[in-house]
Amino acid sequence: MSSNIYHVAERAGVSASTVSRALRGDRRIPEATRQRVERAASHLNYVPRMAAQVLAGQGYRTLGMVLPHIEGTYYAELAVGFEMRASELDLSVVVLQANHHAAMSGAVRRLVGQCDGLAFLAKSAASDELVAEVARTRPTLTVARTHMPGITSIYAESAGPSQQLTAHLLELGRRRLAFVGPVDPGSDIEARHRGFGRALTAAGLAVPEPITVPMDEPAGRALARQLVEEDLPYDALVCGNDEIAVALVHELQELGVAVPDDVAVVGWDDIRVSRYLRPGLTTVAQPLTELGGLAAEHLHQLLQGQPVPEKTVLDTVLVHRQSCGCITANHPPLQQRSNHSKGARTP
Amino acid sequence: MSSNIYHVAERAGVSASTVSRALRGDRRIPEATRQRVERAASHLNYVPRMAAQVLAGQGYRTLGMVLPHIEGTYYAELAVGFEMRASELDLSVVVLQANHHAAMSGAVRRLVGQCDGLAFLAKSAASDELVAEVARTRPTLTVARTHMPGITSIYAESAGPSQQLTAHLLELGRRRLAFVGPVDPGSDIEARHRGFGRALTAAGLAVPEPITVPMDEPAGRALARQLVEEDLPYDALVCGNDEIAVALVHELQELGVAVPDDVAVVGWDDIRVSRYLRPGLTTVAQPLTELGGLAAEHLHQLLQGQPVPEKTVLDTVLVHRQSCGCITANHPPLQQRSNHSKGARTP
DNA sequence: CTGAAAGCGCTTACAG
DNA sequence: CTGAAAGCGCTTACAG
Repeated sequence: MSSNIYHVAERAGVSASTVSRALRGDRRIPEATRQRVERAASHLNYVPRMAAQVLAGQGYRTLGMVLPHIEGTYYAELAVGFEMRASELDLSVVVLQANHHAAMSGAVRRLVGQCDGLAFLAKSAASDELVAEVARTRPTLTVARTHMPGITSIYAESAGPSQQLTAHLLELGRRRLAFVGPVDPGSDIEARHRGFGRALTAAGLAVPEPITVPMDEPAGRALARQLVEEDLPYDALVCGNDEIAVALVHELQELGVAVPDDVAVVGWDDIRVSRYLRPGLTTVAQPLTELGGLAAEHLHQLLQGQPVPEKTVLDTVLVHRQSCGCITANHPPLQQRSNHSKGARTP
Repeated sequence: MSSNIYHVAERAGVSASTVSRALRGDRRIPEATRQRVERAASHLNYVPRMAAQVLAGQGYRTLGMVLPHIEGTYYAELAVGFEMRASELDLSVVVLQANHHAAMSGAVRRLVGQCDGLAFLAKSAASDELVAEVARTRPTLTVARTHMPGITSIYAESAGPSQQLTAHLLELGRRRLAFVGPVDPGSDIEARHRGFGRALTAAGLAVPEPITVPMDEPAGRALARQLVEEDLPYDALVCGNDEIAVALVHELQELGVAVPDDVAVVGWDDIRVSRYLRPGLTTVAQPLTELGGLAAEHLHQLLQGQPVPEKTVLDTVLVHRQSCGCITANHPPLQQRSNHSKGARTP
């Protein structure tokens, strides 16, 4: 097997205590001794076993991150932000993808035994009950997930920007609007639908039933075909995310429908495809990296026994491109940021 | 503090040994006892500390995954495949994003002390020396990274498909070709450039200097502007990845250049944008999820002491869309798969 | 079927 | 400045 602290101690001619102190940068160890120990350690390829350190009272210095089966950039960006900040704080990250997971609670429990604190990112297979159970054992928070009373959460606003975006479409003269996405109670999508409804109500219009389809590419293409068959009963579609919005636009175009002239389409998330689509997709950008980073940060604080706000709500940014009809129609965009996102430089 | 095995033992009226056995499913424990123990455990919210289990000889049952700062879907897909397979094999995954990391070797060393085996995905900040050092301590392999003698590696072929793709452009009548990407020695990109060169040589053409720019969106847009200024000296561009290819195409179009008529562009990776671009980007799809999954699988085998092949090379798939000029020009695609990818259903 | 005891590899008061 | 020793929370031969 590989070497342990006693091997290093022997080779350096000191005790294990001294090796431990030297390697952890204890100021009491003189430079010469420290160097001797370090040479011995490196010669033996010695790496302290984290398990032993943990057991000796160091804590795992590790954060758990539970997220849905990652696909597309959305979860990846959250995860990136989380890991980067954790890494800066000298914390490791254990990941667990929680969908497709028959034995969810077993897997999460295992994760709990392996870290000091956990973040549940977005709506994953982990149920509210499971999250609550974990929260009883360890510092726990949710990110981009519905707030649960008593559990720290971090997310971006949904209802407000959605209302704003819908009002924007109304201002542009659209009247037959529909919301696309599964409006599950307590979800982000429900909040976006709520904003959508508020805008319509404020304009004196009835709120139609949402088109509840899964928010992915196949569903988007299928919906496009269905709408064309039905002779395009809407002049604006507010989608729950960009993934379905881009598929919808692309397929509508294949079928000869003009976007935004025949129908405007807007999404949510500002995924990368959205700015390559023609017309560019008008959408709402969430500060995903920041959400992830903040999660790591707050967990770190909780680990130190410092308090954090129970709810942290970040702002989103409306990204105006052409699919809402606003730029072609020569309406002023609601905000300055048009067609810019993370280094994009479309003129 | 949270409860430990002795608390559970006390509450269930048995010894710690029995608790341990019951919870691990030891067949010698009668059902009634097992249930009593389980009730006590769940009542106390007991979760075994992994650190203690590891120290008692169980191994970490955890894999380390080192990857470059994830961005876009490429690394995400590798990571997803890895985590999913690991999870199926009942292994946890600790992630470390290795770029941007001043203290690379420290971070990796820490990771080593925290898992049983490691995978280095793609070219990350971890140097070959660091990988070799780790390999001396733990089962280690590289994925989508240049093969290092003596170290298990898994990757998809590069030179062959690149040569094929380049030959395809030549067959379509293109004569002024260029390769776009940083041709670092030992990298995948170098291999792709090699295939590019072979095709040209086989056609009796000279191999031009590669256009060595970073393979990202800003570089792609900048290159487009530069090429237009130079009056478009090429009629086909073979790009090192899709990220720069899509930016290049999009920006060229903004500047009034027709793709593929004025210039054909092909990429590598089949990222999601590629099939939404108009014209769709002809590219090479790597089996990323499979690469990641195989990595977890092989690591698992190595952990069990079973041998795995030192090199595993997976096939890629040429994805023919319109940016190469092949479909518009009514040439038969090299392979059947055209415009299909992971559930895409463009007619 | 079950328990007492040793041992995994560290860290850290404690004593010098 | 340094070492001997206890202890962290488990698992598992060993003995019954």
